[in-house]
Amino acid sequence: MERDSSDAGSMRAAAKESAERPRSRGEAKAYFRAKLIDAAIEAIGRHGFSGLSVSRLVEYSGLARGMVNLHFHRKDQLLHEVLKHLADAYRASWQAAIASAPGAPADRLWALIEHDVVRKDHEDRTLIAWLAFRQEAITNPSYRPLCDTREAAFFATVKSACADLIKQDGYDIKPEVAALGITFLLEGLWLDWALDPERYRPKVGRAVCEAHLAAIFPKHFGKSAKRP
Amino acid sequence: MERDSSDAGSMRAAAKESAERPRSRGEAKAYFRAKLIDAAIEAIGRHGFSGLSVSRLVEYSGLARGMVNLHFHRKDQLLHEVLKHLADAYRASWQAAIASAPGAPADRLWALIEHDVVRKDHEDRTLIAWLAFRQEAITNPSYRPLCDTREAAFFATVKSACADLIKQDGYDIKPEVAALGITFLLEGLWLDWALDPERYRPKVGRAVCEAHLAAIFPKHFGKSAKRP
DNA sequence: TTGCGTTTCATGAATGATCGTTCATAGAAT
DNA sequence: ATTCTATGAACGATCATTCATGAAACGCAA
Repeated sequence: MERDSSDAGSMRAAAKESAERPRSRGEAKAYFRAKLIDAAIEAIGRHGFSGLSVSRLVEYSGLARGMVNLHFHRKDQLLHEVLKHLADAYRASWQAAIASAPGAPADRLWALIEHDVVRKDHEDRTLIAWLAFRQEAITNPSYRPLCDTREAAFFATVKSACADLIKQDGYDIKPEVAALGITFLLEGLWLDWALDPERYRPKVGRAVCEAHLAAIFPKHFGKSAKRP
Repeated sequence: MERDSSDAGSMRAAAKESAERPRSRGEAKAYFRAKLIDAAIEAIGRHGFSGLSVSRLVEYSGLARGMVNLHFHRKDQLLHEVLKHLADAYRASWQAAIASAPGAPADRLWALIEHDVVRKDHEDRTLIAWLAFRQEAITNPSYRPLCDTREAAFFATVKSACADLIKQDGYDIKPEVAALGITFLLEGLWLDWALDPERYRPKVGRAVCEAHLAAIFPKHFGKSAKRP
């Protein structure tokens, strides 16, 4: 039923044993919570959502068995905070990508896409865990608000950028439809990456998105309008 | 950790108790195997991949506990045959959709997309289970060949249709890229549907795909070329 | 066809492993 | 001295799987 328990434990433990455990009570709490959340992401990334057990958390975190319930009361709550952690990290990441782009809507849109395509600064396990939560949200709605395909903040940003472009050049498409298209495309891209990271080529991912944008918003992303 | 056990058992059992159990040995075998596979799809659709236990199979199938191991040796093998069942059903379904469309590549392509958008003849649980396997394939590669985003038969069909269109009208896009775009789009569409079936509107899904195609292959799917 | 020995199937109680959680205890920070 | 933290053995529940038992379908002789 379950393959690949392998090395894991000791290896990861050694790799993460860098920072010394804080001595003061307040800092220790944050330190341990973070360590458990990291361990959870690692475990989900390696073994899937169903492969996350308390024993695995112990294995990957190097902490004692009771820590999960001490710091999160129940495993269920740890999971919700893991998701929150992932959602926050992802939001901060794409918002930073947008912020560093020039103000034009086309540039913002492209920055968003480039951010998702190259996945720089993102650990692999993170996206896999993120996708695992998204899948779990199908049968456990309590996860939905944070990892919906149409999660409010992200979708609103894409949609408003699309609306700006449409208003600028009178494209014949509704902002909602344009935004959904882009979102779905990125969704498929992630999944494709996760299923086989070796196979994935940022260049191809970028080409797919570029083709889509160039086709939908030719005046902004077409051959004439050169991209950085 | 786990919500919604509710009615399920009795209700489903009553609903499925239509066909009488065959008396001959050969037919009985097929009958029970099918019943277990159905129960597995139902269970995964309701509770997710991790929610599929032998107890759940017993609950949904109404069969005895030993049946899983009698007919499939191990739960693991049942799962692989469930996936095979889903893959076969999906392939048969989209191939039928293509077969009933006129021979032109644009028509074949649209038939494929319309098929995925409206999801007629597809039970909800089926797609959810299918997505669950796809997610599971990320951490369990043995599932990958059958439910890859770029599964050979499907992707090749899309790609060749794209190649035909490109050759016909000299579009400036590679078949591979065009096919990936369409595939990713459908992938995102499915996930969006699964996350909230109530919210999903075939009309919107269709509009998203139509916009993409019209933009990429304007001569075939643009405003001038009317769709059925 | 009927009767009968053989073979195969269906059942569910029992098993050991693992699940998430609890809690008495020892230790450290305040 | 007091309060909070960390530990891991122990617990009951549930997991997948096994297997002794009884029933049913089968092949064949009469």
